[in-house]
Amino acid sequence: MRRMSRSPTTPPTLEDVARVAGVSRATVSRVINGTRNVDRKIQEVVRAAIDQTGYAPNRAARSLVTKRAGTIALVVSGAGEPGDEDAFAARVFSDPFFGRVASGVLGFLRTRGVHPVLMVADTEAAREDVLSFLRQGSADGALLVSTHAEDPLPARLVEAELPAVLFARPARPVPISYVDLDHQAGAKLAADHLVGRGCTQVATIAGPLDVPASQDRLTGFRDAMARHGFPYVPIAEGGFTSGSGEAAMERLLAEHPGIDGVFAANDLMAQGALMVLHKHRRLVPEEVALVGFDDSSPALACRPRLTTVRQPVEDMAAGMSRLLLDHVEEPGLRPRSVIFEPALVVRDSA
Amino acid sequence: MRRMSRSPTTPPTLEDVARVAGVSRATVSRVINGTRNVDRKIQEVVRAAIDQTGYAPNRAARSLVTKRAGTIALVVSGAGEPGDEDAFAARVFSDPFFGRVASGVLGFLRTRGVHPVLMVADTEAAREDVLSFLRQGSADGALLVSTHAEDPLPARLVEAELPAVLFARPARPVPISYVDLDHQAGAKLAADHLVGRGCTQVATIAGPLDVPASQDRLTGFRDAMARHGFPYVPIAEGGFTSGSGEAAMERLLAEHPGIDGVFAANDLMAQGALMVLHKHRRLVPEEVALVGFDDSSPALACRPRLTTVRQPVEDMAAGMSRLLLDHVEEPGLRPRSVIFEPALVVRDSA
DNA sequence: GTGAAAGCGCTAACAT
DNA sequence: ATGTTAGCGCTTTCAC
Repeated sequence: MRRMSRSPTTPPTLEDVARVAGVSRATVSRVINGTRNVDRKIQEVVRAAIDQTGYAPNRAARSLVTKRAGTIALVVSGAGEPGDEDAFAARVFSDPFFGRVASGVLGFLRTRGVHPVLMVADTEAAREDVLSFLRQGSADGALLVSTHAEDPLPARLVEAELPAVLFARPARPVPISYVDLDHQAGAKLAADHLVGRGCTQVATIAGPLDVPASQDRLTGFRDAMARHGFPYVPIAEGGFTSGSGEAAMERLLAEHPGIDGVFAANDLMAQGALMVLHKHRRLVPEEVALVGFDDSSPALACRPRLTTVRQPVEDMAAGMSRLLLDHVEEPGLRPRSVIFEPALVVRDSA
Repeated sequence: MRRMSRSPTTPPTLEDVARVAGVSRATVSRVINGTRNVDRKIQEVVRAAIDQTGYAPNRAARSLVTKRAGTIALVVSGAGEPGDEDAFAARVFSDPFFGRVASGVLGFLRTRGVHPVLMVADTEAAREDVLSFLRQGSADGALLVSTHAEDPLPARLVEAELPAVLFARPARPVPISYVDLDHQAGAKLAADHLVGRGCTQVATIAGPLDVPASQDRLTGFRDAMARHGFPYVPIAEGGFTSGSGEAAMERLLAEHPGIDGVFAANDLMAQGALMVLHKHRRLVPEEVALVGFDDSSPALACRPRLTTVRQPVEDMAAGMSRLLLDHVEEPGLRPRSVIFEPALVVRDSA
């Protein structure tokens, strides 16, 4: 009987391939997984049979026995605004920073045949979903990019003994692996540059102060300025968005009209600040020098292009992924952290 | 013997729950899946047992029998630049447009307990990976956002009879479902608005002309302008990036210094155009009116804020997801298309 | 309404 | 070097 290539047929299984090749299932399994030695001749026969049948191993069946899903969860967690369930996702996915994280994660994972499942944990229900997704074995571990300090997810992950790695040091101490940047060093780079070009009235637009990264950038900046002989640095707090950067810059200008240098804790806020500066007819960098943080796409889209502190987000994301796969392979592994170094990228705004 | 709650233990299975509850596996399965009638009393006992054991159903085992993965692939396909494997991912993930797609997809999928696996198909190997991921049953179908015209993936998906839905009409006809926007209507909105405010020398910055959406926006714009009595519309082609928008605006200004209105085929290019206009000291909207397309985040971040044609990307992404789940549930379903309507959002740039 | 039992497709001992 | 076989944890007839 001729087998039609048109479908309603069930897909071929190992059994089918074995029959066609005239060997046992085990042998076929071996050539597919490259485990053990299999005779050259036989390997060829099996491969031919695989091509002929169009066989593709069933993942569920494989996972069932190997206890590996071959996927990990890429979780963005934060506080969803009650009422508008999707606002959080919308905001985070439109942030170029997250795009870089995703890109770095994918770039590394694709070399290991692992795939990321995108999840948003902005409500208690969503957090439960993440946890159960992992407990079900749907993913072998979680990569967590947390956007707010009180996030309970890291602790829950640890408690459930699920492999997980964070993008940044958690706000409250939790025995969990993470990658991070030396934010203080980055802020120092900005301070040195601003002072180096002669600024004497320098202010800063800080990120949300409940986030450790914001804290560190602020502390690092203040310390460095103090060492340069400037004990007082005016600050305005923003929320890492362009709009909040605008508002912060307005406040700064109103209270300290003589400002000649600004360090914004990320590029998005710097972008906002730039527009306000322009509106007030302050020439950048001639009258006010501006340094951003991150070196994300807005830094290049701005005019003048932003001088900024580069955060190697893609590398960090790749490192985070590698760390996670280590934890997946070796469940006992102790928490580990990897800190990356920032670099100053001098462009036109300072 | 006391069972320690500390782990190296294997996770509880249906069997364990059944034993604790004093019923059969089948019954536990029934209360979990809400299938069939199960006695009230027994339901309670079972639920208690589930809580007590901390049971979570194993997805691989379930998938093996239901033949459903409970995940779908969200694939971004395009041409990767040879040499820099990750550049494509970096570019697409930093595009706010993609963020909106992801957000819309997630928003819908979370209501159905389905999770998206993020994939990039920028090389032949990556395309094969997508195909085999689906054939393996790792995902039940694919959502495809294609960024270039010659993408072979849609046809391959159809050929393999894998459930798939595209974000936009494919460049060459393929019997596949998709959602799309009425781009021509959107372009007409822009033309009408520009003419309505008195512009008489209007040009357009088009998207890459091998992409159907770009073609449609251009055609729609020209047609509408022609109907308003303007048979000739200067055009400059861009690549949907801010930088390409700048370059296009420069060319337009050089060749047609008298321009008083511009329609950019997306907001990113409009943003670039705005900076060039500003550099050339052309007041927007007083001297040159500018209309963008998409209504994505740059539209609000610009100064002046962009008047633009809104594309309901999140709704479209949700619609695409719904369509896919339909196809997954009913394999025989014929290809279907859903076209969304654009709307003009008037802000400050025109 | 509930239980018993037969697989789903695969890998990994264990035999040979 | 290859084959045999016993499950992995679940859903789903089929009896009762």
